Amino acid sequence: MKKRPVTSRQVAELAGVSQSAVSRCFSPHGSIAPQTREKVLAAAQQLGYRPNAIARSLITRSSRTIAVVMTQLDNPFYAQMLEYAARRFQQHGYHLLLFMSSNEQQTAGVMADILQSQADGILMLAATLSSSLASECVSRGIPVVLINRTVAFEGVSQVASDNYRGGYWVGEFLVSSGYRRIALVAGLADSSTSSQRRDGFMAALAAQGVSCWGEACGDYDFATAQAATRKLFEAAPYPDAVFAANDHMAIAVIDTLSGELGLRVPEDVAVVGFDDIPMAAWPSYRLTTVQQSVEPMVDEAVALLLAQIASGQVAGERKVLPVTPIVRASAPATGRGVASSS
Amino acid sequence: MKKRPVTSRQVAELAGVSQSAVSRCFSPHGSIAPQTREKVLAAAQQLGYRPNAIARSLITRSSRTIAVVMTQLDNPFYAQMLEYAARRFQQHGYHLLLFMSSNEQQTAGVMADILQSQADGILMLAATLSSSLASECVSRGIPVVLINRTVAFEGVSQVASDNYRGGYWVGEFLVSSGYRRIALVAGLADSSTSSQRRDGFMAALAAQGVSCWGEACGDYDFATAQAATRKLFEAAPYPDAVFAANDHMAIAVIDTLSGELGLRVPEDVAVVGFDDIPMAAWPSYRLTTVQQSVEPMVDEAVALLLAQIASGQVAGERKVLPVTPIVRASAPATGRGVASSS
DNA sequence: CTGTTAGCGCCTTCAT
DNA sequence: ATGAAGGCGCTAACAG
Repeated sequence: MKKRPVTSRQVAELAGVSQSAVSRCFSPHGSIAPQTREKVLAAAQQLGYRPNAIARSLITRSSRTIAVVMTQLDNPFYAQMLEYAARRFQQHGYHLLLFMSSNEQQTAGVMADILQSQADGILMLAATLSSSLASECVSRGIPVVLINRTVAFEGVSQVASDNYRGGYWVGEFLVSSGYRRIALVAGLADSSTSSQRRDGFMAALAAQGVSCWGEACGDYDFATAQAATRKLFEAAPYPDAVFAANDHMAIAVIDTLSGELGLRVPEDVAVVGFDDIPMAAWPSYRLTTVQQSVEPMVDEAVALLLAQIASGQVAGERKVLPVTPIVRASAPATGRGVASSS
Repeated sequence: MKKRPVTSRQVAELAGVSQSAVSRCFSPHGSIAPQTREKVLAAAQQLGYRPNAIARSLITRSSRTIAVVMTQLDNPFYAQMLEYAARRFQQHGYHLLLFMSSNEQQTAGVMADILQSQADGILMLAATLSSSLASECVSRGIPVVLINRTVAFEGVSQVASDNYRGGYWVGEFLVSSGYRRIALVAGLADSSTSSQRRDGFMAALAAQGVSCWGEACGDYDFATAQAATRKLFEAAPYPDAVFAANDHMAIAVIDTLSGELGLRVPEDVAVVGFDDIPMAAWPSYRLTTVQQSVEPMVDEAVALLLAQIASGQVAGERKVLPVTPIVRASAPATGRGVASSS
């Protein structure tokens, strides 16, 4: 049988003090005589007392909880973010309430739960938020930070990498390395990251007078990216380089190329990704990619959230973090030698 | 400024009913006239009312929250488990509070937070729990389920695969495939999974009169497993087969072998893992492994937790799920032909 | 420094 | 079916 937990009142009784003295013992700024404190702690210890955080939240109006909304945990990039965010928030005395949502519609349902949960803030990891939902959070004074997604609503904060510049670098790099039949495996159609990376990439190609050889959508999903690869390599002449909008898909591309289609990377096809997940550095892949750093992004998001919680003001700030190109073997700098085309 | 949320009392006032009528509207079994219901819902809608789950928890003594303790999210096997568990619990109206803990000492601190959080249950994913902490949870009537870890305390439930049999199969398979210099990269020294897999493996070798060629500890960690591999291949004669106690490490082994040491898998060295993470099937690895299925394990854990929560009784059940050998190219069935040694 | 007094927002008997 | 009243366990003024 579930027994009733020990309450501060019982501790007070045993210690021979008032209930509020007990409360003060467990509050950060409670002023209490060392002597009393001892008595109370002894009694608490003896009874196995633990303050009830729920009751505390009710009155302080702060659950010390952050709701995290995610769409995929199979992408190591976001698994990494979640782990790091959890540890960071733990250090600040906050805990994460995890919500998985597959699509924007599910997100609406999830948001209802979040609002009821009295989370002090909301962190969205690559999850799309409708502007109406965003505005509802803001009007309730709940700070929201999106990582790697944008929303058409002032008032929610956003942290992202410089995706455009990253995409631009990839396009420039591939062309200047001599590739001319360059294809793109895009991410989720409605994601800001994918469209920004794509825009930058296309701009770079255009600037050098090269047009995109082919494009398919991989939805940031492994299996979909495999299908996209098959489609791009359906008929000759094949692409000689592929830019996948993230590493997760780039690896799907490499595996499909080498495992199914009998093509070698980089000899037959160069592959470039985006993110620089740990796997990208592994000997099997040695993926050329654009690094966006997990920790600074999360640090930024944590700071934004905590600042807004502390001030009680929600403010929509946007942070764009620089990216770093990483050249590895999957798309070597020399390529096939810069063909003096044009 | 953070405005005060709308309360049921305000809704009641606007709807012209009592506060308890509003409450009943949002309770599953509240008996209320359809008419009144309409009025209340309209008022609630108009004000943007959301029931406060914290206040509800305080009185119902149920937070509809499950605390999850994890040690690593970089192992895709556990990332997968977390995602699936989150979705399952969401379906049942429960949410996950995530706690990361690196070691047993940190777990003690984390447990204090969990106890205060009033979580209705605790799910430990590959996290070690001391028996004193376990007993404290049980004595408070909080059900605990460990996945892939054991604890010397009756009363907490445990879900695991048949690790011994899995390890046994690996040993038997490698020997009967003709390998004779078989090495082991073990997992965390104090984990039940690692010792059970090791025991089964060793028993199989012994049963066939083969002794283990070498052993090193990889701690279920990628970098540590790489170091273990270097150590095992320090001096000739090299092992001709390696059993890594999970896939995460098996991949580290393969990458170290092929990327650093210039050895081919499986031509020079066969590698076998454990788990069957999605990556194991990828063309770059084609890992022979022992499959333990994420979903049945989580389903079992969810069922155990919910049943105990519903009944108010904590009970220590142990579930052992069968494993399935998966033979792929990293350790082919034929090996080098069964050498008729002995 | 300590105890007393009010609630936080909601659920739940208990009458009506 | 509905309303009134009494807490859930705790914090936060306030007096002393």
